[in-house]
Amino acid sequence: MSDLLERLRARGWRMTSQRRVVAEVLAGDHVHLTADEVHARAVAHLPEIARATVYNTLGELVALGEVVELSTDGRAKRYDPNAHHPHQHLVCSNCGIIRDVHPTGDPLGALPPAERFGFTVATADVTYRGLCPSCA
Amino acid sequence: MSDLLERLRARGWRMTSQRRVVAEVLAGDHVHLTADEVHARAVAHLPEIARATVYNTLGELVALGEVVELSTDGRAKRYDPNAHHPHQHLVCSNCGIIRDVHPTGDPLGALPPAERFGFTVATADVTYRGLCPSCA
DNA sequence: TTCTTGACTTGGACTAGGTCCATTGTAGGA
DNA sequence: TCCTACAATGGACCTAGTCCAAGTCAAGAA
Repeated sequence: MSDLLERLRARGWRMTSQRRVVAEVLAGDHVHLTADEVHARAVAHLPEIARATVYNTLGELVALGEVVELSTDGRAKRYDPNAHHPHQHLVCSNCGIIRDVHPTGDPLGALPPAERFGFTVATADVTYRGLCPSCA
Repeated sequence: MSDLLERLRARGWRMTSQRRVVAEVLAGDHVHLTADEVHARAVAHLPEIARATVYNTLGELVALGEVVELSTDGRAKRYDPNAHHPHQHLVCSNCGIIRDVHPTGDPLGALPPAERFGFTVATADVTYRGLCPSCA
């Protein structure tokens, strides 16, 4: 994660303790926290950090392409730090747990020109849904 | 759409003017209205219909599998009446317009067993994103 | 046709998730 | 060390959605 801090500094990001804590909370694989969860964990390290700061910082990380925003359930958005390794998501319809997955082939290729309606198609987000082993 | 009303009646749905209006508002292809938009259109036909009734009715239609719920942008959920013809969605990243599209192949097949983590995978929702002709 | 009843609707309060903004604080260059 | 532009704060505000007690009415029974 320190390479993330490096990249951010290199892009002229002003480094504050708040931003550092948010970036550190968002570390690891299969991490898909809501903004509120990020805030709760950040508070454990920096008690006075404000909710608005967490929202601002997450928004900036998304804009910089360092974090991917997910809305798998229509409720709180989730933030996925695994932005530099293209992947899709597998979600349990019952408990909501999320795994990063890697389908074969390029989902974009499955959309023929005639089905593009003149759009310039850039990405394809795939959400697989089913029951996880604990819920099955 | 009258066949929808028939199906609902056959399932023991009590037919009220409110439910009829909501079902009628949700007719046609490439229809992806928010609950608020459905309410606004329903009010034009039945001025006293309550917001809660629209939410209830949409929830029931989704539970019955007659309508599909989408959350393409993390904001308001959208309701797609085209539930009996499997399809995916193409969304403009700029203006948010949504088209129903039909990719080739089965997206579920692209997820190998080793990438399923023991899940019983049931569906794959694909959202293609890009710029529509007007926004490009 | 009228009666009955339980399912449906209403509207207003409430909640979750998120945004806005004026004020205060501070990182980092001179 | 000082300055200043950028960042953080916290509380008000907003949007989407849920809940619930009271009232209404569709449709089967008589």
